[in-house]
Amino acid sequence: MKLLVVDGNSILNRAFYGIKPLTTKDGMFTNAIYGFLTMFEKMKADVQPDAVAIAFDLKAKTFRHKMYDQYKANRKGMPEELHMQMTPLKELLTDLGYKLVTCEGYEADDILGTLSKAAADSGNTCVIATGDRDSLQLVSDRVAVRLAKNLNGTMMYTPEVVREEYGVEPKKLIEIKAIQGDTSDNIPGVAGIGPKGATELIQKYGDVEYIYAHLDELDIKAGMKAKLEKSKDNCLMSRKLGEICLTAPVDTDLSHYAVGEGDKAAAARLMAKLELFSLIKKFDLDVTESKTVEQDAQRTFKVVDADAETIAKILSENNGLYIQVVFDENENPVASYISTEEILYKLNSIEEINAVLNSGKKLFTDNSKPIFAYCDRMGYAAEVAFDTSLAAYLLSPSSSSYELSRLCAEYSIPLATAENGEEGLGAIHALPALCKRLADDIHDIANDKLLYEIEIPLARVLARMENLGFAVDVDGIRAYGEQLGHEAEALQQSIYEDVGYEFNINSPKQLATALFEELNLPTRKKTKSGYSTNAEVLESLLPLHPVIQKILDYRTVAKLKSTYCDSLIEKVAPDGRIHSSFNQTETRTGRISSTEPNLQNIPVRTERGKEFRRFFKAKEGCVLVDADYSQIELRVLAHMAGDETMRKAFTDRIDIHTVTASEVFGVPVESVTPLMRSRAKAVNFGIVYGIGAFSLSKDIGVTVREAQKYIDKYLARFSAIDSYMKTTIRRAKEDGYVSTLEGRRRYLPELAASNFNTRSFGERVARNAPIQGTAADIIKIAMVRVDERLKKEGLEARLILQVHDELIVEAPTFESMQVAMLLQEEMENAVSLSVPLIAEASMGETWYEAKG
DNA sequence: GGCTTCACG
DNA sequence: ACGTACGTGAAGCCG
Repeated sequence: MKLLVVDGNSILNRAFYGIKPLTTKDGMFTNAIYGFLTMFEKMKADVQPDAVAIAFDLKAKTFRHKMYDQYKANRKGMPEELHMQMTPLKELLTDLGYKLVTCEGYEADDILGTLSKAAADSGNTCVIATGDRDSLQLVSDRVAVRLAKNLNGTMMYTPEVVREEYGVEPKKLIEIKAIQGDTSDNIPGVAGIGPKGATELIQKYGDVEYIYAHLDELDIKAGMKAKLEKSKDNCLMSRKLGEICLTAPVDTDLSHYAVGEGDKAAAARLMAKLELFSLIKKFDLDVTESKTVEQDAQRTFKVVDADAETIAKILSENNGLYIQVVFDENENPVASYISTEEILYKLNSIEEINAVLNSGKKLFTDNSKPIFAYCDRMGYAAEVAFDTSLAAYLLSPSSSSYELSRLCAEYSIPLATAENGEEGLGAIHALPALCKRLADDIHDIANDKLLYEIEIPLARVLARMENLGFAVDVDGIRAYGEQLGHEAEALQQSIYEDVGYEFNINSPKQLATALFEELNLPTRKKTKSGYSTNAEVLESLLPLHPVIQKILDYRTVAKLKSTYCDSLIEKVAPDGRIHSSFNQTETRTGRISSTEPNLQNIPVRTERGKEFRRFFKAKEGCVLVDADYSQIELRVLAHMAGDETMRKAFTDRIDIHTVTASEVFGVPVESVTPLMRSRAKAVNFGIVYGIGAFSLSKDIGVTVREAQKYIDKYLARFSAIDSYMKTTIRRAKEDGYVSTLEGRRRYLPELAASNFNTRSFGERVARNAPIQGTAADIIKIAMVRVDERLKKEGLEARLILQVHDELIVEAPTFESMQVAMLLQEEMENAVSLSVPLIAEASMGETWYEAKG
């Protein structure tokens, strides 16, 4: 029989400090719970135990004064963010069927010792899982320690491994520690002797008791002898302190720790409440068990297969329909459900579904975009009144999924059961309740306009853009790809010659070996798994070897070919167009994202990359009208911060980077040189991102001191920006979130973290999110209005792509002037700021020609 | 599936 | 003393 003993506090600590903050919507920290259970699952899989015991320290503090207790807790005890996770974690472990072990007056260590000894003594084996090296003294033939080094790395210590690493038997580790000491555990040891000396002494003489008993006779150098003599009391005390107790009064009957049934449903419910949905899967719990906080077994609903007659009745009796439509991979409907209080109607035929979708009823649904897309293709006028995924996204934009059943669990919507016993229908039946709840929450945070006037109408626009797609010249791409392929091959051969052997240039690891070992070039920086070979590193090596330029070129060419030729060609539909997917609930700032393929990162910065845009074209008889905002983020910043200098620059239509340079470098606008302007431009970017002197210096190639000077000068000259940023962070810390102009929120649990880096990250996000998010709000409004205007003016032109600050419309050539005007007008007037918004439109046959 | 690299705003 | 700008998606490597 094999017993797994987990050092609960130690693993929990590793989890807490190793995983970035994770919270529920209402601010409950869950990262330690998540990390603990993930690591726990991994250890169970590795160890395959027959029984499991999880040991925790009992915090038995009995200070008389509450004040002092608090003082201690804040100063030394675990941070509140961790402490609040203890109780739910223990509850989860119990619910999952595991035995927790605590013991008054004993530490978790002592429980590990006692249980591992009990296992060994009874002829069984034991694995101790911990993050703490103290337990290594317990290693024996029958006891192994699985040490967590970091989040994913662990090391199994057997007696051989301990001997290998420490040069002594596991039992002797206490002796070494008694001499060496351990400041973190307040074990003094012998002053002046470190790990090396301590190990030598123990290897030679066995233990401290023997050393002190024979100190005079032993062949030890005088200096060391004196040190030993002087710290004798400390050392003997350390010997006692370091020894783990093997006789804690806990149940040592191993059968007591067999994994029990627990209460899986309770575990699943608690995980759902903590919004840890991936754990539900990981622990193989039944999703249906998690779907409600109070499983409402009494309440039931009928499931009715709807026929034409029933549907006619539903349509005549309801103005709004709570509906889910299930689509196949070609985005055609295969089934649909309409939910009412007592009945869940099931629509199985396409005719029935069409009848409902073409009825003009207001739809309350869980995912509107595919419905809009289908209706657009069918020529139905769909009207969506509510979309749970969009509402939930606004309520919590950092979630990973907005799937219906998850939302029901997260928002504690009670689920009834189907009368016919059919599984998995509870969530769809609960759609009306969920909609009401989300609508209330949206109203509470004043996001009504965002949801009903921006996101839901935008879903229709995006659906149309997906349907339309972007026409491409496949043969052009293919030919360009072949050309790039030849270039890559030539570069590859030349690189092999320079290095002296053939290897995979695409493997950063093999490339590092070639550069830093074979060619002996200097290393610059490290990554988690070796030396970095990124473009920045390679550029610094350019003067040192001719192969570097070739590698850089190879990388560029290989990237262009694989990402933008080969895979793009695969994405061209039979209609000769590329239909990207636009995701509306993916980014934490409110931007949309584009996938399969991503059309928002088609190259533009280099000439060779930009060539690609020649293959994105307008269809016969059409042109592309492209309009982009000029410095929308800086204009948003100027407006939000109310900085007069910056506002004036925009109002007077003076180049903002030149004005910035003039302020930062203290010269008149006319005297700003191109270098000054380009540096000022970098400073402006940095301000939006939450600037740091180090990164700015790297970006523009000046010293950190110099960069800091620019930043200081900037914040002094644009003092309203300085105070705006400070106020934003202060308020974010109070509220727990930041908001955009339209009230879009982003929650920032990172700001409450005790870890400096994590907190700093939170502060940078607090500075950036309102700006990036407001710009996203603005272009979304513009998209909805452009779409409406095109329809209203009876134009054939249609939006086909958005790239964050840029809109692309495919327009019949004769409409192009009207469309360009309309685009610019709607983009510039989407919102009214205290600075002008500028959008510039241009047009052409291809994206290359249409852009600027 | 995580990591590295690199394309975009 | 800390590590080093915000937001994405995709390809390729490797354990």
